[in-house]
Amino acid sequence: MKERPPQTARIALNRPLRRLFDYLIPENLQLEPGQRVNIPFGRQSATGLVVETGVRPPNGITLKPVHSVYESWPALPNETFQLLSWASDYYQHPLGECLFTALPPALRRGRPASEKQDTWWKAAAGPEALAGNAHRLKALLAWLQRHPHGASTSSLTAAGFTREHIRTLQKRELIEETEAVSTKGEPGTTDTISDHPGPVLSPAQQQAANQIASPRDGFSVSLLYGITGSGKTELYLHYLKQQLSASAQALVLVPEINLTPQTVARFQRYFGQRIVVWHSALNDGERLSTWLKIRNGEPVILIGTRSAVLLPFTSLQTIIVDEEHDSSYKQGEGFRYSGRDMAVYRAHLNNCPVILGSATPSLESYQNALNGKYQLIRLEERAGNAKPPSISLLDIRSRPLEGGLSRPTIQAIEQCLNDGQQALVFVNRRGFAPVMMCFDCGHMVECPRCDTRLTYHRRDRAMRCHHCDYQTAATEHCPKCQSDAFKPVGQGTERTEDILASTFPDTPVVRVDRDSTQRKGSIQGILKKVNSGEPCILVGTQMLAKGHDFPNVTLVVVVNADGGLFSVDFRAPEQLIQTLLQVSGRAGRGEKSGQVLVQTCHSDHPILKSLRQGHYLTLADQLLTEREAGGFPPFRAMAIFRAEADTMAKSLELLDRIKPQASVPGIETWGPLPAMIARRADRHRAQLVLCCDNRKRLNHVLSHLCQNLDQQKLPSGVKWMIDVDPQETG
DNA sequence: CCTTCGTCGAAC
DNA sequence: TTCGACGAAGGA
Repeated sequence: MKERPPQTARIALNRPLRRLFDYLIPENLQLEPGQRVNIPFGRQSATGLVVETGVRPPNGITLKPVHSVYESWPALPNETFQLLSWASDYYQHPLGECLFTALPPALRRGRPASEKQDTWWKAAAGPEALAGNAHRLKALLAWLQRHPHGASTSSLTAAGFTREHIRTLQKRELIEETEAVSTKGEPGTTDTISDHPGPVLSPAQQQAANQIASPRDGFSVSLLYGITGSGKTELYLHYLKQQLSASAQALVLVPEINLTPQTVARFQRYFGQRIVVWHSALNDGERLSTWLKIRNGEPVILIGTRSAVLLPFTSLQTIIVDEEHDSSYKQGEGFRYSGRDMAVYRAHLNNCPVILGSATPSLESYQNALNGKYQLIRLEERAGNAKPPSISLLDIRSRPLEGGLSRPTIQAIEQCLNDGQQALVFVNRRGFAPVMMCFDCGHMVECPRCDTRLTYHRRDRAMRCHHCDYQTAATEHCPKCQSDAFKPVGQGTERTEDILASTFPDTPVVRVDRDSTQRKGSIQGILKKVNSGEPCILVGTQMLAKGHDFPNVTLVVVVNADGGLFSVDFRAPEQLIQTLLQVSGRAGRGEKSGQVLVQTCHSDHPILKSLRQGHYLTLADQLLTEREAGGFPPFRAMAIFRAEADTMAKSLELLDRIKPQASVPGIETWGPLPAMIARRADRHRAQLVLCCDNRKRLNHVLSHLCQNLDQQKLPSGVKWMIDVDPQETG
């Protein structure tokens, strides 16, 4: 008998290494790509993912054998594996780290791919069995007495009891384990598929719905341009109701901020338990459980943020990307992928349709629609009786301002409140004021670790850096010269809230930003209050502009629109228009028509002038012309080489070294230049921008650069990273 | 002379 | 990334 050559496997690890490691497969194991294995690595053992089998290992290395295999099935099914391999190459990020981002934390750490079972408890005695003031323990026993079938550990902890409470009672034999009461139906069936019929569409919506491709027709990209208030969500619901097979999976991507209980409830009304969510607030157990559902092919409709596109779907039939222009789809660090772009590639791999929806489509997607790669579907009528809001510019150059608000603005708010309606005031910065300045010595309080000013948070009497975690107590006097002419400069949400509260003492003023929603735990209460319909004023940041429905808001005020007008970032005009139109879209969603007041010092600026017409695609056409003239995306591919070190000289030096290697025909380089915020958390950052007509060529050059850099040794403390299709050029 | 801290290179 | 090896700096 001939001896077979030893079987080998190439394995990826969750390490920032642009290389894989080869292992021997023991006789009794069968391995295929995507499988999760335990391997010896250096002195430790690690979790790895099989990339390839039957490889010929490099010479001069003695292979170690794989320790064990976690599952007999691949943790990453073929299509998910391919998606991530593609992304690793496209975004120039190490394959191992890419693959591992598709595993829930528990599986990354080598835990078993099964849910921890929840222990069930029943009372063995009543609360009277406990003496004295053991209130919580008594309450727990009382709770269990009210649940004669018992309750699970997780339901008890959710009710505010701790594992310690449970353990104590178990030790005293006052509670005992019991059989779990299954709340689920038969395995394999989805519990309660709601038989709610789909939503009733308006003629305009119906017409748009008719244009959306069916899953039966394979891969296609539909760009759904639906103005704010046109009812895109109803269209999605209708589409899923009509087109999604009972046994298939669907993915609905939403921006971070949009995954509110309202959104989910709306989907649940039509699809009941079939709706499953995925977002950053899930804990490890929830992540594992949802991941397993998807991996097992349960026919769920998953609503999730960016990373949901990496889940191991096995019977995905369609993808929807809502608010596809939203910049939160692009990951800003580490594996810098775009959830939207990966969704399109995933649909392609899967030969299924993807719908990109937005009232303000990204120029990338719009250009793809213009050149025929995507199908453009227009929905330019507001649902119900709602009319589009009227936008007016208010030049504040020579007007006195009170807390950033002009006289006419205050009058408009007053009028709105007198009419019994609600107003929304949009301010682009949180905190009280973005700068504290001394009017005697000119000193401005800066972050000691970044090249930024500290933001004054009056509520917390704190000075905070919005770019690192630095914070100090606020002072009354100038920290440099002790003068008391030390004053806030500029507008933040807190300050606007204050001025409105004192101007309109009888009207509730509600602030919505990261600070206020974090503290109150949830935006829920705020929305409830606002949706009750009584007159009130909402003050807030971007958060307000994203997706929430405020049917009683008829006036929207933009306190200052000028931030994005003269920015060096080539995306700034696009983002300005998108934000302004999105926030404008909050006005007049109900019966009453809406009004938008934009305060600006540049009312003659062409962007703002054309904004008044309010037609996004016309504006997008103009912006595309500018992008083409400047050689910017989407007309050329762009990537940024970023470097950071303990000195700027080191960062610039590294990029200077890279530049000649990148300067090949067809590639244009800009820089190296210090980043917009040159120092952040004591790291000095610089960047080199690469542009190329040909995406493939750019990708090849980047690959070569990476390979070279991996071999060279760099001065200590210098780090480099690549950002493909950067969202922020600063 | 020994401990501590930082830097460097390997990991299959 | 994570670990150990190695060498310089610092203490009693």
